[in-house]
Amino acid sequence: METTSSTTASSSDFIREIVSDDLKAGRVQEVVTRFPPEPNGYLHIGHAKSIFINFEIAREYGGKTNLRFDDTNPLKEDSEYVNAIQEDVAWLGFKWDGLYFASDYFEEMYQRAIRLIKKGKAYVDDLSADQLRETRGTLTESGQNSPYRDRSVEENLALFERMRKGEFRDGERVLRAKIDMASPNLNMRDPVLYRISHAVHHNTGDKWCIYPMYAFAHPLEDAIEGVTHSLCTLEFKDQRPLYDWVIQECEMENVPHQYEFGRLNLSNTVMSKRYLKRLVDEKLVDGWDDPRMPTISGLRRRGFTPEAIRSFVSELGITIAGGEVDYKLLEHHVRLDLNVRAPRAMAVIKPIKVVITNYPEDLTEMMEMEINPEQPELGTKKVQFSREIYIDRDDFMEVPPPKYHRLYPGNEVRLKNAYFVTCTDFVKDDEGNVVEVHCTYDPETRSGSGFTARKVKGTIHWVDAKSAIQAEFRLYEPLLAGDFDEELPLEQTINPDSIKIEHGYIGADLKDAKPQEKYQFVRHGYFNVDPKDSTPEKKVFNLIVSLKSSFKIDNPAGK
RNA sequence: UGCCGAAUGGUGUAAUGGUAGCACGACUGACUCUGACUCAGUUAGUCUAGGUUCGAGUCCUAGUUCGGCAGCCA
Repeated sequence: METTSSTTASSSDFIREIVSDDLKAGRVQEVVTRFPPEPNGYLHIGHAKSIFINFEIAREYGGKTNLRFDDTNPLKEDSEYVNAIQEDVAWLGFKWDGLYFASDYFEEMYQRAIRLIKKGKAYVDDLSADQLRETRGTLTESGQNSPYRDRSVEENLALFERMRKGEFRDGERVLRAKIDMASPNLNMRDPVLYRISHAVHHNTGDKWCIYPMYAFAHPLEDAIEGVTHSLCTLEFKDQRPLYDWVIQECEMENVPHQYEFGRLNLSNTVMSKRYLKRLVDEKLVDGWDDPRMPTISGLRRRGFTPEAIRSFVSELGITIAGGEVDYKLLEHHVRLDLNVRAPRAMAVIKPIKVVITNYPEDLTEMMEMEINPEQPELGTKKVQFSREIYIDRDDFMEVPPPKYHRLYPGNEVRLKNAYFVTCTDFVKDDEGNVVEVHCTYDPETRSGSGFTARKVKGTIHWVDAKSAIQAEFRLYEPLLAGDFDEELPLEQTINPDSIKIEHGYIGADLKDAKPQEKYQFVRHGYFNVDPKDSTPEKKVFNLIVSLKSSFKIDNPAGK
């Protein structure tokens, strides 16, 4: 959305200032950014912020953005994820200039590593992973040099080549940078550059058995692609000196610079890929795109729009201070978008039958309903009305609380787009549940007739019983049960009420509703036709977000 | 407690030495054939202590609190 973007562009932040200065000073001719996901899981709402920042900033300054898969760890990666990630980025509305894989640069990276060895800046280490950890030192003590640190260049070269040829088992040797074991920055204590892993890579197959580590690979990837501003999240801050070291010592032609911003934390939401993957693997959710998941695919299936997600992350701004954004802000942006776009419809989620006793038994009428009051030019549609209808259980009470404007014995309400009805009676079953409500209607009050002699406090929605279509409604609450505790057994971390399924009715006007179509069910909320489970015969609607309500039934006027 | 970083209403974010503003939330009220939307209003903030300055959220010093870093993960 152009308007959204240009509005946001006016507000500056430290990254836009840097980019703008670099351009002005001629340090870069064209800004090039990248979004570098590892294909080891699905993208989530947190990634949306990163995607937005990288693509949007480049766009604002007339630059380019690459989508690059940071696939340097074959053990965790899979082409299922590379496909899903592309779909999600595209769905969010971003077009990448280049589509790259870190694995395409393996040979170049290998050559750069050799250059490092020849300069005496890297060495092959025989220490085991445990020994390496033990000699790294701690936060307060410096580490010790490896006994293999001073091998000759020739020996290192030979050993590194043998690593590549597969002469060693996993973990037997690593290539390390020779920097400073006493550095207060742990990342500079001779970090591992290459490890041995006899694993099949989704892209390179079994061509390689040594794989570069992130700290070595990432700066090289950026430099190779001509990235100018490498924007990442704060947890990489401590890697920056190493990033610059790699660029310099590998003598890269292009010199990219890394800048870090605070990642998105959403209240009541866990975004760790590890946790999300466990939920998927242990089948506690219906896949990565379960509508309760904070994944892009989950949000899509739930019914969120890319526009809403973009305007949400855009409003967040780019800062270094980290905080936690209220989920309500995301909901606000969804409502804002859907209010304008979603056609209105009437649906009854928890039905109770209403008989209009003085309405002719053989009569049906077609009532007019506005498609969307925010877009009057869309006009109206016809909805059927007759003697028996369904209304929602919440709209009738035998004993109304204060300020209750809906149906109760003796009260008159408006049936939206139809008539005024007055409750005359109701029927209970053996257990005391109200199963049927009786009303009378006033023919003079027909919607659109201009009747003004009487006013009524409440308007309720309904669905004609004769023509109603059964439908399933999936009502969602936060996935997480209370405060997240990683120690807890997985099942206990999720809210048992995170999904509630209700069987109710939609009107015949929705009989052709298609997957991913979004509707506002009047007085309920916004719903999406589920793309997986909805069928032409049995429609399934996902609650995207409910409408706001200033009526609190639990907290009546007295306070 | 070694290094790095951050602290502005309940939440997010602006103010680049000169009137602390915006958005969300919450609460009032108006409007309403959606208790929605919209509109009007209320609420509430510069972590602490010193210092520099005519003037400090902003600069300096010290402290406090919070976050990140000890994968052959990214």
